[in-house]
Parts: sequence; structure tokens; C-alpha cells
Amino acid sequence: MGTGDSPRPTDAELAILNVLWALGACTVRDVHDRLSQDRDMGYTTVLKLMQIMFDKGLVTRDDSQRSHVYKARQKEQTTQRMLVTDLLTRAFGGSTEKLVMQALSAKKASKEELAEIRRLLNELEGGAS
Amino acid sequence: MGTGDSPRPTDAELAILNVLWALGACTVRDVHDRLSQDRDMGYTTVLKLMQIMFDKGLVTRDDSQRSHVYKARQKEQTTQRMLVTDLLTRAFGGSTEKLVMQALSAKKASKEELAEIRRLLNELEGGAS
DNA sequence: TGACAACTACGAAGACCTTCGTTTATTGTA
DNA sequence: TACAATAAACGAAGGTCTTCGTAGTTGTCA
Repeated sequence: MGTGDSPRPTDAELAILNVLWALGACTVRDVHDRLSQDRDMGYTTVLKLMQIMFDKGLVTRDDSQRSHVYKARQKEQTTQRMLVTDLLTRAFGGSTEKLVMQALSAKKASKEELAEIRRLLNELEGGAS
Repeated sequence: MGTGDSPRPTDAELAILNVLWALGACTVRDVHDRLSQDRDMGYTTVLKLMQIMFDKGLVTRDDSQRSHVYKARQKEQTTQRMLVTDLLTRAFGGSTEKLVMQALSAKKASKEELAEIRRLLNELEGGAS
């Protein structure tokens, strides 16, 4: 009955998920059209990937119409958190600090973004015991 | 002339790099002994992986002795930054803020870690125009 | 010196990832 | 109704990842 845990998406799968998160429910054609703006990918490639993603439980599918309609099974934030946690474990020995430091140094964030992070920081320092 | 950019390490390769970063120069046996504490892995599996990593340029090797001595080619921080940047691009649309937010929410950081992050934040907000 | 232990090298198997051509089914339309 | 367009399904190829068995080499020591 769908345990709720999907496997880590591969690179190509993540690209498709990004489209699904951006556009909501999509047909294969929708996704292909969007992806074609960047990469050069055949239609059946996208189709096959999405079928596999369905088998894996990464997406759900409504096949009541001829053109099946796909949705991401997990919310974007859920998957993002999973990926961050995964990287945290595999590459940072579980140190959130190190990861955040690298992230902040890797790409300069805007003033607004920094302010937002500061806000969360205050929250965490204030509330947590 | 050795561009300095190594490919993204796979999961197993990253596990080996973690050992090399922790212990410094290592023989295959050193790495195998350490990894065996956690996973169950044959010696030749580790050997093969490290040979491949050498071919890829992920590690350097001193083969002047019978037991070759391996070192990580990139510093831990360099690889960490590469991986964070990669994830940032693939899963967060380049938004450092979102990634940091997810990281901070995913695993509670200690008071000291939070203070350290705050220090970096001050630096970034103060210095950059 | 001869046997054994430890090491590297090699190759191959099996799983997964990505790609796409081909086939089959459905739908809209002239 | 027949035809063209469009869709899903299928299968297979070529690549990578991870695993390990086996063979060959080198050092050690009784």
C-alpha cells in the first residue's frame, strides 16, 4: 500500500520531477516540450523514463484518458529534504554546519535570501532547547 | 594539463574518499579495513574501485612500493563544494536559500554550529556589496 | 629453497541508467 | 470509412556501477 518512501531519483528523473513540480499535472508531451527547451531528448525517452518512474513510485498516473496524466508523488520540499539529508550523510558526516557553510560560500546569496536565512536562524536558536 | 576537475564521485567512491580524507594516504587494505567496520565488502571490490578512481583522476597513487599508496586528489572541502553546487543546480533551481533552509530544518544543528553559521552570515552581509 | 601470505591486475557478471526505434492501439478528420 | 496523427508499450542497445572470482607476482620465513 505504498509505503510513502520513494527511492532517490536519478539525474534524468529529477529533471522530469522539476517539470512536474513547476507545471503540476502533465502529460508526457508537456514534459517533453518543456525539457526540449534545454536538452535534446526524444519523446519516447521521456515516456520511458516516466513509465519507469511510475513503476518506482516516483510519480502517480491517471490513465483514464488516452494521454496519461502524471503527477509527482512527493512534494518538491519533501524530495529536496531527502536529497539534502542524503548528501549530508554521504559527504558531510552528518554535519549540517559544514554543509550550510559550503552552500553559502559556493554561491553568493542575495541580501533578501540572507535575511531569510537569518530569520530561520533566529527561530532555531530561540526555540530549540 | 590536468584541469583539476574530477567527475562527480559515485556513492561507493565517496565512501572511499571519506576514508582517505580521514586517514590521509592509505593502502587498499587500510581502506578496506576501515570500510569493513560498516559495510560488508570484499577486498578486491575496494581494490577495483580504487583502480577505477585512479583512472578517473579521483585519487593519486604511489606505486613505488608493492602496496600502492593512494591519496584523494581533491581536498574534502573542494569535493563537498562541488557536490553542494551540483545538488543546488539539479534540485533547487540554484536557490542557495532554499537549500540552506532545507538543510537547517532537516537536522537540528547544535548551538555552536548555529553560532558559527551566524558568524559566516554576518561576514557575508557585511562584506558584500 | 619452497611454501604460504598478501598484493595487483584482469575479466566478467548482474544491476541500473539513458537512449531510442519499432510496433500497436486510439483518435480525430477529410 | 479510411487515413494521418498521436499516444502507449515494448524491447534492446550501450553505457556505468558494483561486485567478486581467478590468475599472476612478490615478499617472507621456517
